[in-house]
Amino acid sequence: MHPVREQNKINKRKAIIDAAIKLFSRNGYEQTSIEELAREAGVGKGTVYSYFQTKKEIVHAFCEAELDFTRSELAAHTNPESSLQEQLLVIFMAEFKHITENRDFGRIYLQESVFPREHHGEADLEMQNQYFEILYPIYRGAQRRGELRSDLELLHIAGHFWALHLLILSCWYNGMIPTKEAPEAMKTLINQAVDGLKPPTI
Amino acid sequence: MHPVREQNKINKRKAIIDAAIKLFSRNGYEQTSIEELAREAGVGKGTVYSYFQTKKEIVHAFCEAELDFTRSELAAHTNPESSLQEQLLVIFMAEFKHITENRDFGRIYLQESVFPREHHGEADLEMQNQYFEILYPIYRGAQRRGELRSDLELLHIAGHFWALHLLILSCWYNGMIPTKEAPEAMKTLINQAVDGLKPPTI
DNA sequence: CCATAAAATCGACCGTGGTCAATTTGTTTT
DNA sequence: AAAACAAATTGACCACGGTCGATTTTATGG
Repeated sequence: MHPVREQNKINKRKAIIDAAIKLFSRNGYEQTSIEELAREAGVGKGTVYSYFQTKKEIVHAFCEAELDFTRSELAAHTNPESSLQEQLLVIFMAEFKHITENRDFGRIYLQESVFPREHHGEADLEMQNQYFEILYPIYRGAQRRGELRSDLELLHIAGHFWALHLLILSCWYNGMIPTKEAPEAMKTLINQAVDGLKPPTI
Repeated sequence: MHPVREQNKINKRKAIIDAAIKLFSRNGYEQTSIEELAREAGVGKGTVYSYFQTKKEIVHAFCEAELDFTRSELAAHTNPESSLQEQLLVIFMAEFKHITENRDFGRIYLQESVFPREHHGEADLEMQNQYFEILYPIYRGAQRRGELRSDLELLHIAGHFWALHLLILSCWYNGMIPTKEAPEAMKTLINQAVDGLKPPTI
């Protein structure tokens, strides 16, 4: 094998991401140049671009990692006996908090992952699925308890709730929902989705 | 008044947008420089930036105009007696077609309007509301016919369906839904939202 | 241990998005 | 009509994102 190289690559990649977090956090995304970033990471400018295709991709990389981590962390630790609404609220609001506390990072991450320039490889699709699958146990549990219909595909259920989560984020970015009202809004939307928009059949 | 100036401003703005449509369509967004664009529009580079803050904003401007037009056009001409599902499908799919036929424009427009850098002024919020309000008559009609609950706020209903529309677009941009399957997917989601995700109460 | 190939690194370089002080054009005042 | 003012226009200029060929570092084979 090529153990030295492999290790170097991993270290450098981490060094770049660490430098990015540090500088982007301190001075902002736009205000930090790649040269500055490279210097902080102790590599040349060109090297940065051999690890990441674009400046945005750097943000994307560590946001994805961090969100993936907290999400699976939460999904695993959420009380599986509480109601679907509660469980989803915990997870989506944690994610909401993460994103909104770093407005710039969050924006770039969302822009790139929701409406990407190109769906790069199969790796990206894999990522998306994995993203959804973390929540599957929660939905399955809700189906078992009779909170959700069992005749629906998990993918469609997951998509539906994820869409509502996106909506909240979009409203926040557009200044239509202040931070503290987000949980209430999310709750309303979840209930709407669960209960249905048509009048109850008596 | 200042009639000459006013008129000049309107003309120049239009000239810039026309040049943008022409060049962006022919050569692509990234491949067209502002200098080129300015030359085509018959103005100086700096002038472009006195009409638009950024390059993206030019795309945003004509996308918004075009989408607004087709949307209100459709909303007005849709058969108000057909089912909610049909009416929404016509409108959302027209919008979907517009966006997906111009992948680049659509992407930039969506990125900027769904997750904007800053919610600029009140004008922007006004725009958003107007955007929703075009669909209000359709939702009110559905409420009257008993297809939608009347105890829900129109804003929440509109948001809910708009979220699903966004989801379809995101899936398309991520290569998860090919163009021809979009209507079917949208239909499924609309029905899910209307019927509700919980099991029917017997 | 040296020779050779392959991979990784680098920073000078390029094109472009965006800025700004100087200039032109249009409007108002005397 | 001329002077004084304000708004609009301009292109030289700057900083930065991204590229690429030259250079260094690591792995392999004899």
